[in-house]
Amino acid sequence: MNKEEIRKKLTEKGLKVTPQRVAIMEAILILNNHPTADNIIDFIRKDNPNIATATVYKVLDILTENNLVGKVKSEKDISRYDGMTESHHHLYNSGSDRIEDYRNDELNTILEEYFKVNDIQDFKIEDIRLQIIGKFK
Amino acid sequence: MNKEEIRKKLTEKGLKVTPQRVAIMEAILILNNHPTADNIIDFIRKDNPNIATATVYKVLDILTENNLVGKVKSEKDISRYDGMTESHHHLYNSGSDRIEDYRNDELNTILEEYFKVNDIQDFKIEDIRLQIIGKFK
DNA sequence: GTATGTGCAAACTTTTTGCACTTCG
DNA sequence: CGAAGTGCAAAAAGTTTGCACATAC
Repeated sequence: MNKEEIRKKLTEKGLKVTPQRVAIMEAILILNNHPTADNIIDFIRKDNPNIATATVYKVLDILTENNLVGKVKSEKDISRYDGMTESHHHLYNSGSDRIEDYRNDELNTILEEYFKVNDIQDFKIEDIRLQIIGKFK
Repeated sequence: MNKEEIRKKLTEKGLKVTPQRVAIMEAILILNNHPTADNIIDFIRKDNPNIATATVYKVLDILTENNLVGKVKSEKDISRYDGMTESHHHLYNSGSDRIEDYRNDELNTILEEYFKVNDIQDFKIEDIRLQIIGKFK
């Protein structure tokens, strides 16, 4: 995804296209290992030292609200962001901060079929996310 | 689980039994809707106004390390604690802070069987937690 | 031109740290 | 008695707020 596509995505959502927003979306895609707000700020400030911390947080809120970026909880209660916006799962490396995306459509189908037959009482499922904890070899 | 059992659990783990630790474990069990550290502090201070914030955090760390309580991330990056220490899943109410435990052994077996056959490359699974997002009816 | 977005500094919330004092075993 | 735990106050870390100024459309 390049700058042009980012601009298009923002426009599609009715959001104004600002250099800050574009830079933030770009940063998340480039730093694609679930950067924290701080990682994003550091990255952007290399080229654009004037961007304000508050701006980054405000933009990240707007982008997540509009589903242009995703948000993951790390083990340490720091928000981390994700350029992949379709529903997907995560592999957490136990004992480090590493988080990887994990997509598996076959598994999604199994879960979907399972819950289609086995409703959770009084609960309407919107999304299922697996946190798979373990160790990378 | 009563005070006596709590004391026993602490001793089993080689931890000293202090009134603060007992009170914190008790609080989590009584306030059993995934209380935050703050909820726990408020609750305990009703009877014991002298407990220090830092103590509660330190104790919670020790208890989670020793697997005597669990830790869940809320939607808002606040740690919430859980008296159920066996592996289980969570139902998140989208648009509110409500989190419920969800246990389903049949589903666990399905997942276990699935991953037994379909290894994740270069990753050794230790635990799988579902975050099921949706709406309570 | 006007609604919306940005920068700045200050505040807020949650959690951590360091250290003297206290307690458990 | 000694190692481990607690209380306190201060600070860190992450995030939010309010408002004047700037920008997108």
